[in-house]
Amino acid sequence: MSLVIYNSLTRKKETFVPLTQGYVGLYVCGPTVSGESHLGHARPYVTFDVVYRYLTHLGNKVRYVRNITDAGHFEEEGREAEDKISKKATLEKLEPMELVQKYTNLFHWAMLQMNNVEPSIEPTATGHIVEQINMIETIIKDGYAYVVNGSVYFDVEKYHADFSKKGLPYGILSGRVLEDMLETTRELDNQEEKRNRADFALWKNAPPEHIMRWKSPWGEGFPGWHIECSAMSTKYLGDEFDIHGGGMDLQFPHHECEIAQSAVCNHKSPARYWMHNNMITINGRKMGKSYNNVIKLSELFSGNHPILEQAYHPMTIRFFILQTHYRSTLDFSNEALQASEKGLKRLWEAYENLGKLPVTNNQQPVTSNLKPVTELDETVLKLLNELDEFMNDDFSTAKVLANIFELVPTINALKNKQLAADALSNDVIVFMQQKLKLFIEDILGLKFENSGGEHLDGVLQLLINIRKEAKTKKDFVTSDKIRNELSAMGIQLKDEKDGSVSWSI
RNA sequence: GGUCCUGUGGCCGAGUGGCUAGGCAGAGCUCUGCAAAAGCUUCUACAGCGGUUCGAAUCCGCUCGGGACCUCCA
Repeated sequence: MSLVIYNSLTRKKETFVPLTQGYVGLYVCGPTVSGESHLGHARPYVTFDVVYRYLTHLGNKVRYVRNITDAGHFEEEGREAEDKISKKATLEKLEPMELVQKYTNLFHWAMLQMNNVEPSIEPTATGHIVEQINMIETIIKDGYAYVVNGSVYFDVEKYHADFSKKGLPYGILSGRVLEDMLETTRELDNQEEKRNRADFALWKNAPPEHIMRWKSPWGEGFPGWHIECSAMSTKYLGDEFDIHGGGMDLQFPHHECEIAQSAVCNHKSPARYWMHNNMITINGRKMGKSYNNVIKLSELFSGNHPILEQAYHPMTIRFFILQTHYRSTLDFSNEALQASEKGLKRLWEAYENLGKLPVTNNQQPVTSNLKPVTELDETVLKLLNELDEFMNDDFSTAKVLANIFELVPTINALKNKQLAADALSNDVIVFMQQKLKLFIEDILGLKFENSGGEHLDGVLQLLINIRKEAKTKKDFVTSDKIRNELSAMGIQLKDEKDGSVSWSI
């Protein structure tokens, strides 16, 4: 049973074989820190966090590189080219790097809230200007780029003509046909510098008002959109690496251009497996700046947005994302998120209950080769062993969660003694404890935070005891008062079967 | 216009041609001083029309609807 990944490059599921056994190079396109991250941004980072966690779990040493784009891109090709970051800096009267720092910090904060593991290397575009210039020089030297007025453009047509023969036509990733693209000549202004409509900028000459600028062989300017990823992935992962990930909207032109740049410089396609996550939509529409329908992560966590009916915990968002397959669109709505919130709560309670089931020998690691003794053993073992299969099948987190949910009734019934204690063998319970911890916490990265802490629990135990005394005296007025008023504060008391009382928020 | 994806029950979403995914919501029952929780049972599906097949949500075609990319975008 081996890991199978859907490769956007071949449009097929393929068995994953790393270039070097036991080592995996993973590059994921990071955020542009000219603004705050929104819900849509959460998706790739959660998706690839799970990819990273799972590859690591499989025993690989993974180098996970996720860049920070802190150098300017073009706002809009048709209009005056301007550096997004420097433009906003002028408006806010901030230093560009101050703005970059602010949004980088906010991004890191959001990633931490979502319990995403930090990447191994998080390189910045501004920190790799030299590497980018070097790469551009190579491309010019090889004849695949030309200089006009201090800007450098990639010659797509020439590249396509030469590299098609080598099996790397321009459009190999996105399925686009260059000839078609050249025909659809949409009128665009300020295109006169380019020889061809499909050409893209490697370096842009900086107009005098530009704050972010670097010296280059072609004058002062700043790097083009795509070159940073090529430069940084090459530097940290080599000419050829295993997996390149990002949002589907980056497939073209960003990733297509990366392939072309790297192919010229390194004589091969940079990544062997390309993975693209689908979009988060809102009312069926992609969430994005251009649509003016974004909900920032900080707003989601605080509930401070007109669309939001309430605040949503970062783990609810993570769970919400994992409940669907990463290649499907995911539609946001309050209803959907509230369903996730309740589902996650149910999962946590069962998970807690599982941890409390009385077992012996729970320190011993139990293998999946357990022999089922009872009928229930067989069902449970089947559900547990399928978890690996699902993850191996292109990271089907939705199915993993579905199976875990199928275990919930069994766990709860054992805890409430609705099932006989021996319905499930001790070893199977231990195995389930170990396996669910592995999948829920380590692989899916769901983190349970017990709010309140020791003090609150002490206070509640006091109230629970007072209520118990009242109940013994059949003073239900007092007992109900305690329960109802706690409930109004959001704390639920539950009378358990064995006479004990538990609480949850 | 070009390229591609998609249409599943009240909502969200898995689905490899035959065997009820799962979550949320609804109904009934059990437990309980009452409640909550939990357990058990249960109702709502595969956009439409054809075709292939012994058999299709799953493959093919057409129609209708939705979306993405082609411009910064996760």
